[in-house]
Amino acid sequence: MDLHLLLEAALLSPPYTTLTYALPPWLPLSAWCPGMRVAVPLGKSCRAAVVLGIEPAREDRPQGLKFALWPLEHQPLLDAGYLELARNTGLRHCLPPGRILGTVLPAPLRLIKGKLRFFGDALPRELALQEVAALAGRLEVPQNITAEKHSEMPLVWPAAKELERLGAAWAAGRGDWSAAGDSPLDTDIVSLAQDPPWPVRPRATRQMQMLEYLLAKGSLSKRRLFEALGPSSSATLTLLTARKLLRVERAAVSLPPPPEKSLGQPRWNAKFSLNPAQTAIVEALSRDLHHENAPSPGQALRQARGAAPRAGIHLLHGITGSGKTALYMALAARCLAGGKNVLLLAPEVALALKLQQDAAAQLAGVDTVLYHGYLGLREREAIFRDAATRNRPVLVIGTRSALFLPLQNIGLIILDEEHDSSFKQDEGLTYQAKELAWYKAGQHEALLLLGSATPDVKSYYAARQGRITLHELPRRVGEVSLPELRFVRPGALGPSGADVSGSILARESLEALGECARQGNQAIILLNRRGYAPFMYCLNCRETLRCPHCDISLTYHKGREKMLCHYCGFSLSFPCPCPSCGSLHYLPMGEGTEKLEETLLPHLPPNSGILRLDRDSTRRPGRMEEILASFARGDAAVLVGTQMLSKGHHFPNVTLVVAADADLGLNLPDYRAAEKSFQLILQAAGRSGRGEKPGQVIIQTRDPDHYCWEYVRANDYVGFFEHEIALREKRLYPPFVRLGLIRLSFPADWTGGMARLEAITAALREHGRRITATVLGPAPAPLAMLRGYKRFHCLIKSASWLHIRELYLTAARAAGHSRMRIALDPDPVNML
DNA sequence: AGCACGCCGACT
DNA sequence: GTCGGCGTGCTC
Repeated sequence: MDLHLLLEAALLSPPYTTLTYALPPWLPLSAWCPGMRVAVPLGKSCRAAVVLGIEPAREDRPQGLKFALWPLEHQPLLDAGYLELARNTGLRHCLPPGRILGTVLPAPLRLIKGKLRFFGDALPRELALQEVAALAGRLEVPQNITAEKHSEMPLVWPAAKELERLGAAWAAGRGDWSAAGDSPLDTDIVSLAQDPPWPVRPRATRQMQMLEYLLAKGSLSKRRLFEALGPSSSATLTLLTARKLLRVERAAVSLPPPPEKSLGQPRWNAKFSLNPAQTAIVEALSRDLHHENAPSPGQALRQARGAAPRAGIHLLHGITGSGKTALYMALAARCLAGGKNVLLLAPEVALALKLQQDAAAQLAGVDTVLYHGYLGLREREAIFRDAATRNRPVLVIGTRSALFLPLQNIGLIILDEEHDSSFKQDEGLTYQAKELAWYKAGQHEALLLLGSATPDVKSYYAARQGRITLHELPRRVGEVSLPELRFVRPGALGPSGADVSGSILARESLEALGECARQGNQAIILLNRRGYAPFMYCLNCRETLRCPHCDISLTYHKGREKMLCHYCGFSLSFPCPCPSCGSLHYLPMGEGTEKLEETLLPHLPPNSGILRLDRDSTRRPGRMEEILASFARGDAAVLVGTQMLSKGHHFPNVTLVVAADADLGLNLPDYRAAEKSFQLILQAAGRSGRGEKPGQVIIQTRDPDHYCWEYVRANDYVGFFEHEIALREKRLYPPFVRLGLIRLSFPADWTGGMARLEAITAALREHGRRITATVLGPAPAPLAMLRGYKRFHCLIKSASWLHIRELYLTAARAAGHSRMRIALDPDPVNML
């Protein structure tokens, strides 16, 4: 058999390695090309993979290669730039490109459930990949043909003939790949229709089990639900649906809106009026937007290979309410009018939705697509495919995952609220959307615009250094004054405090809230702890209830009558006997949003109403929008919520914002703690007094002398920046050093784990000494145990990413094929 | 992810 | 003694 050409394919499922296959004789060379998804055999299974390249066989080519089986499409899904992005991202994380592609492609594109279909005379209409593999297996001539094996040889020829016939049909366009998953099991999505507590008999365990499961996991396909709860749960589902506790909906595979007939240029509306400051910035940015010469693919690739991108990178520092959104829209409109695509990214889905509404109102005749991680699988797949092939310019609005759409011809990438830590994915593949956007803008020679009222210290530093162009919008649109700030000490103390009956809200805060409600205004309270109480303290044995898998306290959720682990989802029905002494008497300690709601109510005028917005109250799809809309209508005087509240939403009637525990962030083991607190509070303050009425902000802190508050008080971003950057330089933190976090974990029951950990870190320290990089740790991770795994961190400080990757590889080698899990997080944001 | 192998408990 | 549970390990 002639094997002149080899195919490099990146597996889209574990082990994610890049493997070499022989191009099969039954398909022409032209049927294969880089960026295409293909089916390859692996062991006894078939897998989806992406072709990275097709190369001539070298002399020392490995023997006994298998044939790649079949392409899964006729045109490649991904272009060269996209593959380059996957390779580069993999390199930074010391992961194979398949691992990157396997996480960023929508699930239906990376799994192979389906059939090959052929059309035309005398052909089998459908063929499973396993059958192709079986036919292909018979083509391979055994190395040593024994007498017994010889009898099998005649089979070779019919198999070859059959494959050739099918190959010819494929090459003639008379074949395709049809993915499975159109069964109602996959497309019917089950979700909750009512919040707990549900009107179900307490002994109806199957029903409770299903409801609880959906509450924990969110909406699921029927298949996933039945897999988890057994096929017999079908009857339960029917019952609960009939009682309107659950809803079953066909997953909307709504493709992006069909192109409108109105050709011509996209217009922007007349209400689109910018003030002189905004106009000046749009004009300045537009100059970078319109490259006269569109880059050739070759240029894009050269850029991708590491040359500094020559595209413009801009930072827009505009205070809350200064009209950044209108500016984004104007710029997007110009880019689209020039025939290029625009990516507009927000840190969270809710903000992306809001941007979409703004776009719908302000940009007429523009194709808009929303993309984020909470879309259904089929929907994601449809948008992904559409992005790869579309030619009409489109405005994509989404969260960080939208950067991985295979969109070509991008002219502009905007990251709104660029300081937000949600742009960093912090579990699984820990990528930083900002860096990716930077890289992608370089590839496409696109303009990158980072916008924020409180820019990331690193971004602002880059602007100071002249690596980014800085634009300022220092005034609010209209004549709205900035809110008045007050600092007070929180009310009830923590676990050691005596005053457990009181509220975390200080007397001043309670009075202000009452006054606010009496005047018919609205208030927002921020408390970043959901549930009723973060600790349950046993009055008999003085232990608190802990999660058996994560070893952290369980949070009491009063409404759900449950103790929950906020990290792994473990739950206990409450009340329950204390695991160490059997007692049933507990004292709830500390205060979450649920309890705050309860303790606040008596302090408000009658009929004031309190709404709560946190992950518990928003499990049901659409519930968050309901709550926000209800608050905007004025149904309640107070909205209590976690951080998800501090961003973006505009409520004209809000005149008071209370940050109930502003210290919470300051105590985190993170060099960015002060920066995060500063940003959070300034953002939250921006929620107050955006309408006609002046606003007020109360910050509850036990540490009012912290330098962070000084600048909050003066609303002085630049002052804060100067202070913070000086500290970072002195303490040698980014941007003055590169930081890499090696996450190590092993099953808690593995007795050899600690010894292996020691061996790995010894190797790390030894290597670190040689290349003068600092290796800190191993230290138990802030969550020392999670999901039954013991977790440790090693922090590396070094002048270069190269050294950090080298050190990681040393550690990975020392970990070997043991039960130790190891991963590199370059530039960690959230050390938890 | 998928598929096999291997080692333990409950059945004909 | 065999059936079948799922823990562990490998895949060009």
